[in-house]
Amino acid sequence: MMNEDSAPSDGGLPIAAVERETGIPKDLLRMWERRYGFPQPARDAAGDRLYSAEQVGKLKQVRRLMDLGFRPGKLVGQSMAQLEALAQTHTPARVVPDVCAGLIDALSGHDALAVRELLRHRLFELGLRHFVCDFLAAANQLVGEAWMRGELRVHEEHLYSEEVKRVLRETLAGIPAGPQSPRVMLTTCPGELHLIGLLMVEALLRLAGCDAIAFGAQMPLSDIASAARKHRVDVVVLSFSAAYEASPQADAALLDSLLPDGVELWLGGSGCRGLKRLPPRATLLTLERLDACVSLWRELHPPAIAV
Amino acid sequence: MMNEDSAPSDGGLPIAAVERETGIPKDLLRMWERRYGFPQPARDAAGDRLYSAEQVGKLKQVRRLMDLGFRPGKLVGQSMAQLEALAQTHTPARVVPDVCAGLIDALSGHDALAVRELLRHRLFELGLRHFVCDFLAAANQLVGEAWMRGELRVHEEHLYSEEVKRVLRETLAGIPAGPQSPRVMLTTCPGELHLIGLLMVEALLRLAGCDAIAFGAQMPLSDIASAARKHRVDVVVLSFSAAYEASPQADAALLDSLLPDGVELWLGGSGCRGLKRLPPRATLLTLERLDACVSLWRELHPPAIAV
DNA sequence: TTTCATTTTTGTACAGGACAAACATTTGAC
DNA sequence: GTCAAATGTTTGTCCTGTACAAAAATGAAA
Repeated sequence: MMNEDSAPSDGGLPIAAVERETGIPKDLLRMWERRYGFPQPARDAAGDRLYSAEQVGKLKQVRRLMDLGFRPGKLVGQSMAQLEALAQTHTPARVVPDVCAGLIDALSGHDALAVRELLRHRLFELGLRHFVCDFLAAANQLVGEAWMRGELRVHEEHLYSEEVKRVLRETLAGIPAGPQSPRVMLTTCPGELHLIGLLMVEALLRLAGCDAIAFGAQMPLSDIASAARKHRVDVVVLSFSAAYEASPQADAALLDSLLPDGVELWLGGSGCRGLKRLPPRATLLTLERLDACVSLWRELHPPAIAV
Repeated sequence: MMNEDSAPSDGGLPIAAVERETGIPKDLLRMWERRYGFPQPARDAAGDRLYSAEQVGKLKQVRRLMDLGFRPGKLVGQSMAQLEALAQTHTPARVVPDVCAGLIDALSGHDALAVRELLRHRLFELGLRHFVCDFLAAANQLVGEAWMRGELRVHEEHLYSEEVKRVLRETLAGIPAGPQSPRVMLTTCPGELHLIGLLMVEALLRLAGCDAIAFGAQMPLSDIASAARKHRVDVVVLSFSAAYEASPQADAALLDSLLPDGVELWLGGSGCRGLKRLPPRATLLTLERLDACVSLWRELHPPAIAV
């Protein structure tokens, strides 16, 4: 165990380590070797596979491209350079916004304090709304892409999200949930662990004076429905990251049948870009559109005279 | 995927689901079946294994006992009742502390607000120190055990930790890092995602007036060392949960060689209970002992007159 | 265009054999 | 009697090769 982790300097990584590194199951690694001839790892004295760093790198690249929709059969045959070119082509060549300058550096320096200070500085400079809509939106994408490209490691991506959550939470603690309608409940579906998007929406809703109630992540759909009923919310906000495994579509459809009448469903996050055939009560949310959504809701639901 | 998770009502769980549920690798499940005759799952039309709920339950119980040091050969032959008796004997028969009353109920009700309010109420009632040392310590163990026993589901356990983190962070935001020595840096090793323990220690350190710097989770050891140097910390605190896969022992040994002279290493969390042969600079930390550790450090390091 | 059926690709499961690391036990020296 | 080395067992992981079903692509018909 020690050997495996601390001495990748030797011949190579055993198959279990490669599974952890790349997320590709052992069985599948062996299958690819037989079917495509790649990877073709060296063997140790006992005949066990030892994957070289290059092979692991290519495997990671292949997996990244598979996440983009490519099939393995088309990928494994290509050289690393070709794969990188492919990745280039299919990664929207975005200009790094000025606001994000220094972020990647701070992250790869593993300096939590520097990251936090950078975030706080931007927050102070831009104000909460622009911090969320301009800075964080760009930064999330930047970090996500860097991670996909293999330029950031897990713990660096983790550092980013931890610090963003920390700063957002600290800030939110200072803005109490407003008394105004609509009353909004925020959560994610089971399997969806990413909370940043949710916190961003929460911040904007608070700024708009809404009565935003943040539930944690991963609520079973039936519980979302019952909580919506119990807390008499007007809107349920769900966030789906790009990494969400299940189908936001299916979740929306199921929730549609579970939620009480009159409750709206707002779906946000990169995981539900381009969704179609949503139930009528569901709306796609973007950060830009959020204020408009709230205004629209208020127009359609004028405060009752009595009550 | 959907089927697998949402319809455990049918014949049983496939082997991959059992691996996830129990943490026992597929290969090992098949090996046990061959060697010990347990578990002997049913088969579906295609000949694939389908494990019954009872089998999965027994597997979980076996794994729990293995974590306590038993060997599988002695366990698999026994009946569930015998296993439970064994577990009883070797689980310090803890009474559910009064402070934790209602927590499990709130969690299984999936009511994030109720959980949060319960936590806040306890925090207010007990004060931060007792909240951390008495309530959270007990609650963590309670939740951990309930999860091991299969009484809580992933998202319920997740709800707990999210809410605890939220409350602790909100509270910590109100207590700035003290100016006093020692200057302490908090983090976890790569692979260790659990942050609650770290936040608890951070809270106690802040109360003691220490200059506690919380880094996020998962710092590579070499980065810990360089950050310690850069920030001139006096003490590095590492937290290991019981779920930590690698060896805290090895981590400590490696860090020992990397850290600058004079920097102490405090190790805490259930993952390092009963560690032996630690390097001399390493100390085992418990919540109870923390204040004593700080005082001891201060005695041994009287503030310099100049500087 | 959309919808359905067919073929290809891809992932996961199986069996049974081998071996080495972890653990337990015995033996021998001090 | 205590410690340490040698021996024997138990246990986990990896190997080969095969089979099959779910998913994706393709092509035909509406």
